[in-house]
Amino acid sequence: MSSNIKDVARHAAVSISTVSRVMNMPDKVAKETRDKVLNAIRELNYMPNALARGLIFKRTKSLGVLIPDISNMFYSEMLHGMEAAAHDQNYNLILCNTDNNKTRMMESLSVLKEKQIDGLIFTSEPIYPDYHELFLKLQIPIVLAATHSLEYDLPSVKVNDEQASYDATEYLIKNGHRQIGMICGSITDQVTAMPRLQGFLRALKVHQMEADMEKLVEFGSYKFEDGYHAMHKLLEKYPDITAVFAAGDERALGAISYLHEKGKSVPEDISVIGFDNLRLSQMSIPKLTTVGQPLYEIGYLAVEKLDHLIQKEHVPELRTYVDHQIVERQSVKMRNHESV
Amino acid sequence: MSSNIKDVARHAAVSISTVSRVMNMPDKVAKETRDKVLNAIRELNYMPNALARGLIFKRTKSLGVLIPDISNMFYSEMLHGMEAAAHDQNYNLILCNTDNNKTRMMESLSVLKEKQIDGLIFTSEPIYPDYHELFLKLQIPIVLAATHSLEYDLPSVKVNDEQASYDATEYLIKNGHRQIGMICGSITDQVTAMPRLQGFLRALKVHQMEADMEKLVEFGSYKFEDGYHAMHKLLEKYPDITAVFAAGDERALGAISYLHEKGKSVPEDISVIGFDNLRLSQMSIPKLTTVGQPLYEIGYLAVEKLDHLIQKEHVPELRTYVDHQIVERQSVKMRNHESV
DNA sequence: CTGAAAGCGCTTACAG
DNA sequence: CTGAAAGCGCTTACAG
Repeated sequence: MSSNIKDVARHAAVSISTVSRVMNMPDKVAKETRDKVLNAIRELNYMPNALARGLIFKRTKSLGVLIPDISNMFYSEMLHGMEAAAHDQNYNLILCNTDNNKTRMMESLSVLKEKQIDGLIFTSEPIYPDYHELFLKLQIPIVLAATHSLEYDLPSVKVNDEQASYDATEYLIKNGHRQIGMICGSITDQVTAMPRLQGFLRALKVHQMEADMEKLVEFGSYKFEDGYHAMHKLLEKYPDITAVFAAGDERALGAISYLHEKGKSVPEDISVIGFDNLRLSQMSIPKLTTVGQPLYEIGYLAVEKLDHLIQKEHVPELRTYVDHQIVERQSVKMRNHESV
Repeated sequence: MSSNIKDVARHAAVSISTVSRVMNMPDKVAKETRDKVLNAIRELNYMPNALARGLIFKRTKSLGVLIPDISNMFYSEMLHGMEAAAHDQNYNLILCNTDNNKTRMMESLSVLKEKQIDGLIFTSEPIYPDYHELFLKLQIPIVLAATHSLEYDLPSVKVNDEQASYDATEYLIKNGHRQIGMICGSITDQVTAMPRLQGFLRALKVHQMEADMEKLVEFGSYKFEDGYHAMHKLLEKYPDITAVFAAGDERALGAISYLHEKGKSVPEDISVIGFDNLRLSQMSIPKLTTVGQPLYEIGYLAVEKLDHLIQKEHVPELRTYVDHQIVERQSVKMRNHESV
């Protein structure tokens, strides 16, 4: 059905070497011959088989992307950036959803290796020892996006979560808040939740405030419902709270939703600051003040870095930390200091 | 660096044919030989090269996916379903963001073809004649997801937009609303916006209500801001409106946001119903009543259908229409009939 | 049950 | 400037 290089050669009455040459080094072919071949290519709708080329070049111009949950806006925005960079560098992305399932992640990685991807983007999740072992075994260039590893020397691109968290908390403090709670990810998450918790606590200490984790912090997963329930518990154990730092926009919206149901107005009664600056943080009522991390850019940079690693076999900067910023919207209220 | 079939053969002291056989038809190999080979494979960390196999089998177990905007929740949710089905059927997904750009879409399709994908999922967007021409030329099995084509015989999976829209509108009517406006996609969009508009108008007529498009409908893109502005204009030309059907959840949130700013309460003053049932429709205040389409399922079914098409070279049902449903939440208020 | 050979669709030294 | 040959890493008739 699809024509191959032999068909073209026959049609143009030349050898397949010549056809190959007009595709790869056209100036080494006489103009007349070249035109003959070009015509044959056009008439037969010939397209070279990338598998055959990949076999020879040992390069497929395909990158693997491992993502826990594509339908999560956090990842889809990063993925968007990755795709843009991939397109700019002439790569394609092979996408695997891992569902946060170790087995599935390791299986996916194996088939990606068999498919001869040039490199891999690995997102979130910590790098477990068996992951690292597999990485070594597979010998694939890897860049981590929105995660990093302190144990292993793996290139990565992410935000400084501890500092971002510190800044979010300090922002609340500078707005006059003295009773601040936090809704945090699972404490077992060393990559994201832990540093955010530390940044929160550090800001409290620096400003000479009570930093009692038991009282001030609720833990839970990143979803809306988790934020909702965490807010419930937080309010129970700390009723005179004036602000909460929800380390994740979806959690923040869940918290706002709970407060709304309880007749507490945001930000009049209680202020809320989120984390991520997902698109949905602009769509809520009130619009969510949040610490923004450049997800698209993280994805874009990760692929650029991977490309560099593939081409030069090293990377200019192992761990890249991109800037975050406080995105001021409407969910945090400035309190009078007297009222403290 | 990575070992190949020759290395394994050497290591196990057999021919490469035998190695190949233990991978493809193990029972045709003597147990003793098989174990020798299996051991060699393990010791060398051998993984077969899928390019070489693909070249022979003329099958890559890779599918192309063309998506206008991955960071749009609408697509990322469908993509999630596609990935799940792909995983279940042992495919990988090669993802291309087209940015709604015809050139980019056609270029992407060409490289996917060169990479020998077994099939393609094409989402949204109408099928222009040049698209169809390219499809024919490329000879790739194709399934349309969340779009369809009436002009061409292409397999598709989507919701019945006209009926869904009719149902949404009738739902408002049954809740006592008589002054209903609509926020609709661009009228040039024959695939989605047009049928939704028709469903809206049909419901009004069936219920003997005024169906004046000029007065009742505002057009715009799908984003939050577009919904916001459309609501503004709609309210200006139709101030005594009691309900609006926003054909898209993001639009609906934009509309709610505008109403909120103008001091109109939803649903007390004005009711809003959306379309899609994206995850964010559960996160707003008030939670959005909407007509749900099963995005994950559409993605899943599209890939299943594509697999069927690839294997049997036909499809049991050309155009599949999946069920929609009204998801009742808090943004629509029941009005007394006296007040009409 | 096992191996040598041809072939999948290309590219690239090597001759000429 | 052009072609024949070898080779990328596999699979599968074909012999034996």
